[in-house]
Amino acid sequence: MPELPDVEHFRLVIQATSLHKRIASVSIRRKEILDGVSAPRLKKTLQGNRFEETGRHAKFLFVKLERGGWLVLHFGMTGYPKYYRDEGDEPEHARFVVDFKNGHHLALSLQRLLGRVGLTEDPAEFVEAQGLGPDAASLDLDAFRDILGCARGTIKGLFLNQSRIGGLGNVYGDEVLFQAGVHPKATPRDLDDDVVRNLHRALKRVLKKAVDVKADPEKMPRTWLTPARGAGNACPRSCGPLERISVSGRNGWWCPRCQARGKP
DNA sequence: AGTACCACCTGACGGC
DNA sequence: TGCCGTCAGGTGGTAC
Repeated sequence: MPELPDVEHFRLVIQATSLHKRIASVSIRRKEILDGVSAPRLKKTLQGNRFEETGRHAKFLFVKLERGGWLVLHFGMTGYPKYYRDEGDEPEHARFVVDFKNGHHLALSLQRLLGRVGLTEDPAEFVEAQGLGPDAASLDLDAFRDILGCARGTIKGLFLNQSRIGGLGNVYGDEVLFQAGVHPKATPRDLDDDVVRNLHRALKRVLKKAVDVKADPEKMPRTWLTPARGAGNACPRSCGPLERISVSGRNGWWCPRCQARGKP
């Protein structure tokens, strides 16, 4: 699930539970998830250390270490962190577990092993090296307009491209397009400025609200597309059935009646 | 530069 | 019940 709102929620969870506690030990269950760091080096770096603060850019979560540097977490398609006290509460598919001296634990659950754990000296440096675009949640209208103005291809493809805008994925990309009434295959540079403004407003509104409800589809407004995704479901505006559409290699959901703006 | 397609993994689900 | 194909909200590489 993890797109920007999910990762922001995870950040707040870690912020609220895992800071300023001495790390006793670290368990790395599957080394495939390590990105650019060996298991011994990661363990050595974390043991005896403490988490001091959190940060996020797009779908990457950063946790600052007391002795310098940052832990980098990426959640892939199925990942989430869990903080717990009793060993029995360890999540299924825990691939990376931090044991604090107070006896509590922070685990990274990754069912499909598509997430990543690494280290960086500096998040800004990491973002640069990774080639990530600006964070979608802090993109102002002018920057958004510039990005759309020089983009080729489809608007949905642009939303999915992390090097242009960071943080949107398949679900929230669809949601923003739905709320702005824009066709997934619209050509960004051809959109009228009032449509671009609508898209930008929808982007900000969707991300803020999704973070507010902890990215839980059941708590999202009934007028949203996200809780209605799926075969046989109707458009939340009651205008007909939702349809599938493949853009940039991803299967999305949309309403052909509501999303006519920029239709190619 | 974009896009299509495959790959990486595991698990859930529907059809037969 | 069991097997099998398909699909899943992530990214990355390759070929075009």
